[in-house]
Amino acid sequence: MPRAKNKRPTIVDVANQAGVSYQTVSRVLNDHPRVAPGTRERVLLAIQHLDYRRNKGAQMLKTQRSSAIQLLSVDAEYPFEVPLLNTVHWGDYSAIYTDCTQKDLPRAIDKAALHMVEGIFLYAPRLHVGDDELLAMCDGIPIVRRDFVLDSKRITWVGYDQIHATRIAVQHLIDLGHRAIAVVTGTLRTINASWRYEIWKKTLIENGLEPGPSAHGDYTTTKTAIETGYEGMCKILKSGAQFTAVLVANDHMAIGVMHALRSHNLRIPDDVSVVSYDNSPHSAFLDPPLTTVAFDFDLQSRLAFQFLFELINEPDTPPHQHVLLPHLILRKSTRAL
Amino acid sequence: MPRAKNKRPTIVDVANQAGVSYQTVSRVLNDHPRVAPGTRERVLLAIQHLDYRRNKGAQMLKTQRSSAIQLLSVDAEYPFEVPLLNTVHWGDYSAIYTDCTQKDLPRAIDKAALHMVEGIFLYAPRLHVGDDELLAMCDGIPIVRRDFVLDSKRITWVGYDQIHATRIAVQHLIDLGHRAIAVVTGTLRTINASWRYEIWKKTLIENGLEPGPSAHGDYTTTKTAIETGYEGMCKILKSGAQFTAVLVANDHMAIGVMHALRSHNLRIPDDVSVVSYDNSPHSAFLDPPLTTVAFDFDLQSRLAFQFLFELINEPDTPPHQHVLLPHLILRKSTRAL
DNA sequence: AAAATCAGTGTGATCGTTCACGCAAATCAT
DNA sequence: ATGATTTGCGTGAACGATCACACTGATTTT
Repeated sequence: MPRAKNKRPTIVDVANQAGVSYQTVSRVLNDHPRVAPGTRERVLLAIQHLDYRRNKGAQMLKTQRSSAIQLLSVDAEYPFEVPLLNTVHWGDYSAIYTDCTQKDLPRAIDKAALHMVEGIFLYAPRLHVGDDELLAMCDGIPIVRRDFVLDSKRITWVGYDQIHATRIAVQHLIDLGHRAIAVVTGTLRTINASWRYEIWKKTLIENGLEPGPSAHGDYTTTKTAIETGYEGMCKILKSGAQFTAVLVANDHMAIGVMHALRSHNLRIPDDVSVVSYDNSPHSAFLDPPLTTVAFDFDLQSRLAFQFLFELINEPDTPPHQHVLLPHLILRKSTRAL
Repeated sequence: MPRAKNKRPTIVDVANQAGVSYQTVSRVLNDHPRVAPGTRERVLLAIQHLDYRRNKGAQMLKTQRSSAIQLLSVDAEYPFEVPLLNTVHWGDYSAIYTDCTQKDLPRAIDKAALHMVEGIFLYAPRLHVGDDELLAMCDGIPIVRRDFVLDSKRITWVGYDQIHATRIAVQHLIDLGHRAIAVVTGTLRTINASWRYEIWKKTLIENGLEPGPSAHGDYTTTKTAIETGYEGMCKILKSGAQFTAVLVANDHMAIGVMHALRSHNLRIPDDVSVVSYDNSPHSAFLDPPLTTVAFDFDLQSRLAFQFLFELINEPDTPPHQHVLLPHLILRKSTRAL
C-alpha cells in the first residue's frame, strides 16, 4: 500500500512497514523501556528504510516543548564566541541566535517564547535591568546570564570578578611605582566597564593616589573598539594631563591606544606602561606584547550553558551566582619606574 | 466562561472573547483581506487582552513551514560576523545557528531539515564538496553559500573574487620592484587559500619571477590564526630563503607574521614589505598600518541573505553566482625597492 | 490454583492551527 | 427585478505526534 506521493512518511507509515502500531513506533522514538528488542529492531529498520524523520511541529504541539534554546546577545560588539558552540554538549537542543539592542529585548524574548525555547542564554554586558523585570519578561523560561552582575541575586549567572580584575591590574602598576594612572574605557554603561572604572578610582584612592585622566567612548554604534581606544587616548594626550601608565578596557581598544601613543612618539613601556583586559589571542603578539588580565571566556560560557541545562531539567534549582577569578598575565607592556 | 488555569489561550479563547469564530481569528492573524475592519479591531483587542500568542508547533504542523532559516558555519575559525545579523531584515524569520566540521555537515543539515528550516545560509570556506552532493544533502531546502566557489554553477553564492584579490596584491608588490615574494597562508584546504596560493604562483610566473618561499599551517584545531602566522614566518626565516616581501592570508595571521619579523630584527617595510587580506578593523592600527586587500564582509553577507530570501519566496529562481571585486588599500607596510 | 503483577502492545482522544468548503447577506450587472 | 458575483464569516476535517488508558498473555506471588 504505497503512501501519497511527495509526502514525508509519518509514524503510521513506519508502523505499517514494521507491522506494529503507531504507538509502538512512538515508544521506540522516545526510548521507552518496554519495547521488545526484536520489535525495536524492526521499527528502526523501517525508519531507516523509509527515511522517516520526526515532525517537529507535531511534536512541539503535543509536548509544548521545542528542545531549542535561545542565544541572546544584547548590545555587544563582540558577541560571545560563537565557535565555542561547538564545544557545548547540545544533546538534542538547537540554538536560536538573536542579537538585539536593549530596547528590543522584550520583543526578542517574546519571539523566543513564541518558539517555545526551553531556556535563554543571555550575554548582555551593558544591560541595566532589574532581576524582577527580566524574570517578568522571561515569563517562566529558565535564564542564565553570562555576565558579572554583582547585584543580581535572583538570576543565575557566571561572571568574572571585575573588581578583582581591576584591583590586580591597578595594584600591579602601583607596585611598579606608577603614581599617575590613566584609564581608557568604552561606554560606562557597560556594567563591567563601570565596575572597572569605579574600582580603578577606589584602588587609587585607597593607595593615597589621585585618579589620573580618563576617557570613555561608545563603540556600539558606528565606531569599532579599536577606533574608540585610539580616540580616547588621543583625547587624554591632547589634554596635556600627565600619566605614566594607562589601563585599557580590553585588548582591542589597546590596539588603538598603543597606536595613539606611538603617533605621539611615546614608547611603550619606556614612556607609558599599558595594562589591558581579556588576554585576546593577539595580545601576546603586539609590539610590545601586552600585560593583560586573563579571562577564560570558553570556560565561562561552558559553565553558563551547563547551569542553563541544569535549570531546564530542574526548574526549581535556586539561582546561584558563579564568580570566576581572573589573573594577570605579565608581558612586556609595563615597566617599573 | 473561564478557560483552564495555567494554560495559554488559543484562538478559540480569542474567538470567544471577541464574539467571532476561530476561523475569523485565524484570518486576522494571517492578514487575510476579507475581514471587516470592525471585526479585525475586536479580534486584535481580544488578542492583546488575553495576551494571546500563536502556537508555533500547531502552526508548523499545519503549514509544514517554520519561518526559520539555518545559519551553518563549517570549519571556520572566524564564523561569519554574527553582529551583522542585526542588519539583516529578518521579517518573521528566526535564525538557527550551528557550526560543525565537514564530517558533521550531513548531520547538521539533517537536523536543520528536522526543524523544517526554509533556507540554509552556508559559510564554509574550507568545504570541498560537489554541488550535486550538497544539493542532495539539502533535500530541496533552498541554500545560498557565502563563499567564492568558482566551480559551482548549480548553487547560488556570493563571494569575493579571490583571483583578482591575489592578482592585485602580488602585482602591487611587483610594481614596487619586489622580485622575491614569500607567502604565508593557513591550510591550503581552504578553497580561498588554495586559490590565493595558486594565483600567487601564477602571477609571479607570468611576470617571469620564481615563486618565493612559502609556509602553510592549519589553524582550525588548536592554534589560532595569529600563532599560525607567527610559526609560518619563523619557518621561512629559519630556512634562510631570501625574500623582500610577504603575502599573508589574512590580517590576523599578519599580526603573527609581523611579530616574527620583528623578533628577527627585520623592519617593516624597510626590510620586508607585508601585504595581507581582509582589511580587518585592526589592520589600520598596527605598526606599521597594513596594506591589505579589502573585502566588505557585511555587504557579502547581506547580499547572500537577500538571495536566500528570494530563493525561498521563488524556489524556481535559477542559481546565480555573484562575484564581488575587492580592492587594495595602500598603507605603510609596503615600500618600493 | 487463583490472584496479582508486569511486560509488551494497541485504541481513542487530544494538542492548536490552517485549509477546503459552505452559506447568508450585501453588492453588482443586465 | 432577477441572476451573478462579492463580502464576511462559520463548520468540519485535517496536520503528525504523544498521553492516558486498556488489553493480552506470561510470569510471579500467595
